[in-house]
Amino acid sequence: MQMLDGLNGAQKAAAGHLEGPMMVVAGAGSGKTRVLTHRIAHLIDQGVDPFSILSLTFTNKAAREMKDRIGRIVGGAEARNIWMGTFHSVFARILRIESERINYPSNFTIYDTQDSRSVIKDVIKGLGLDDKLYKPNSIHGRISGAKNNLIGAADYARNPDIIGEDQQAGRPRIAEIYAGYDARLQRSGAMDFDDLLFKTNVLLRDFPDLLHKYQQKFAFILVDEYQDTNFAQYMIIRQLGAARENVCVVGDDAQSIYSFRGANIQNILNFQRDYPDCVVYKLEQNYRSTKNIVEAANTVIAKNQDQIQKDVWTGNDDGEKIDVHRALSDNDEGSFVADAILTTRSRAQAESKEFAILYRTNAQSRAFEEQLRKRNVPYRIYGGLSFYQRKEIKDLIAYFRLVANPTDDEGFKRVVNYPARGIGKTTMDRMTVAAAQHECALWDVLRDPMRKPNDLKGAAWGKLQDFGTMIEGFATQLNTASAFDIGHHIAQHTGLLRELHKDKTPEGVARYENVEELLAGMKEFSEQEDPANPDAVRTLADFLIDVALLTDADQDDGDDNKVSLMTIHAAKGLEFPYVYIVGLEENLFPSQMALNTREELEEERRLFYVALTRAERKATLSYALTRYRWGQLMQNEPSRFIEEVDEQYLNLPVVDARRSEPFDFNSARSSFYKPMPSAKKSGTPPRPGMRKVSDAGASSAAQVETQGTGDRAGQIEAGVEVKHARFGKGKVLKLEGDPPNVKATVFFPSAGQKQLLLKFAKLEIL
DNA sequence: TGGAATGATGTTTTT
DNA sequence: CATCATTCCA
Repeated sequence: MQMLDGLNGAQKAAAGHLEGPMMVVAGAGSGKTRVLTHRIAHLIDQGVDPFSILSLTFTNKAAREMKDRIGRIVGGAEARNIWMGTFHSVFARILRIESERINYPSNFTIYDTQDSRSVIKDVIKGLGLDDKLYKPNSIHGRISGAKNNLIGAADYARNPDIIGEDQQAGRPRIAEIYAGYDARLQRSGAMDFDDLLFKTNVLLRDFPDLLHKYQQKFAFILVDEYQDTNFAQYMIIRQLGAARENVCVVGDDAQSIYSFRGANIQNILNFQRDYPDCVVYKLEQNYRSTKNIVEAANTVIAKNQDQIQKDVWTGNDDGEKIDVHRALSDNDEGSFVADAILTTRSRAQAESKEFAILYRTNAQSRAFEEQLRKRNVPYRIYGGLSFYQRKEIKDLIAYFRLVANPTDDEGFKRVVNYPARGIGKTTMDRMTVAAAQHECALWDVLRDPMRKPNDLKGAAWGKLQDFGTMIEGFATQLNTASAFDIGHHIAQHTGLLRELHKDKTPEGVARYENVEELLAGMKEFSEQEDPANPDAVRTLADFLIDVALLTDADQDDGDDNKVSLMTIHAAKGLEFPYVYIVGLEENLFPSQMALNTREELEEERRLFYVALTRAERKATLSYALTRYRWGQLMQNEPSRFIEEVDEQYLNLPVVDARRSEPFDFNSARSSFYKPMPSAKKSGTPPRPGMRKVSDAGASSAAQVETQGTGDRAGQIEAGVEVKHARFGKGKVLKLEGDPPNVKATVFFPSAGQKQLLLKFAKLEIL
């Protein structure tokens, strides 16, 4: 049993489990990845064919790391053959093989969120609906939610509950948009992210021979981060696992943080119901963090109602208490953290890569970025706009997509006139109309003389034909050339490289270099072999599947010694010796959007739990009293989560947030800390975070001039003298409306009477 | 047709 | 404040 050496009792039992359903409930830092890797290694050691093991992870990076680790135990050749990846990437691959069953080309395009939104926008316009009411963003969310619950467009339209909800919301025609959107995707030979799961389910549901085939193929199934699977994913597992029941899921309900994406903790409970024989293993010993951190995290998560009882403990040292720091502003917070990293780095002889700064929203990264740069501390930001989202990269990839699948309308629109080749808006409008008329892709209009719009004149039509011929020319090498060869050829012959080269500004040069980097990545890709198909050339179409599902976190960080900046969501599964959890303010963390129900708040709390348990040696919490948001200065109260940590684990700030002026934690707290309504949204929830005028006193709060956000409307009232950037001094006559849409009528001697929305007008109180 | 200037609009988290 | 989209002008 050497495969199981070095594991503790519980880990060994779980990793040694051979056949039959099993579930591992694993506390943070308890070595669940170790269990997974050792179990797979053990299976292979016992003679299981790696090709018959399906292992699903949450990120590509996790898959890669796990493969590496298994490779180190059983050898790379074996490890390479495991079907290991994210749900999306594994099933995209399978969909490609089986695509003709559902009337898709095997080179179907995977639309990203932007593409989806753009299609939805078009459909809304096409139906003559108001995009103020039917906001593409939220419609997309609605459709995505439906797909994640395996509700197709037709089901959606005939589901009385859903239709009722939509009518209630005054948006009865979402079902039509959904249908139109799906039709457009089909026409373009495209799938969105959710389709990768949805269509896989269709495949397994409608084609018993396929279901049988994959049930036989995947004799062993393992799922990591099971608490974050949604219904569509749950059903795939259930279907594939039904024949042999060799299903192993690993997860921690306390770390479920993706319910906004349809993840459902219920899946853990369902699992036990579906497989009554399932053996449950609990991993409760934490090897990662100090006793202080583990116990602090425990006290916080204990406040959640929904949870599986667990007793996470550690044999590690007590370690240092958790520092809490109060900053005056977001920039101040940035310099505090940067300074603290500098100090710790020299005092504890730590390296930059041992530090992480974790925040709730990507937008918070800036202050830290600036301050770290100032101090020459190397850092890397994860998330935000990734490499693959940059314009120049997306442009080139759009060409690739079009070559692989010319009916990809979004790709077509993106590059038909870039670099400029005189195909303008009017021309494209006419093309679009023709495509809608014939219910076909733009490309089909282009290549079928019967569909040529009458109003397209010779010159414009000629240019379009040239474009089409060029794309077709590239396509001839699609299946023979390597991804790199054809990619390089395309970059050159479309004039894209030349276009970028013209720009000599630093940004322009960077763009050129980015494209070079993409091509270098393609070269590397082309040289690796595909385990499922070792002799085949790795084509552009192969590359596209990978690239569509790659995220920023997947870019290899090499052995870079840098401070990591990322959202807490992105930090899931990672660990760092020193962790700074920043922006711990009411309305930011917990997010303002998550204060409506107990369930939402509990998810925020789990998020905080995840953040805290990333830390190995030392955690630091910080919050800022003021922060720019939407370009406006906002005042904040410290997050309730700080208070939820038992005080014995904390080093409160030197200026004690709980005792001293100007900030009295307790009294501030009691004034706004309201019990949570347990369900249902209640119109506009009472706004927490408002400081009572009486305890503002003459101290810090007053010097932060209100910038006239609705939130601060309490201070602006009738009779007050104010100053406006453009109109100068004036006097408030009256206020009306509810926050955040308070409207003020103000008389300005210089400009007369004006009506201003406090949200927008920057009024300074005099 | 293309580019620059101006105005609306939006921030949670991600495959 | 930033990005995006639309509009306006050459």
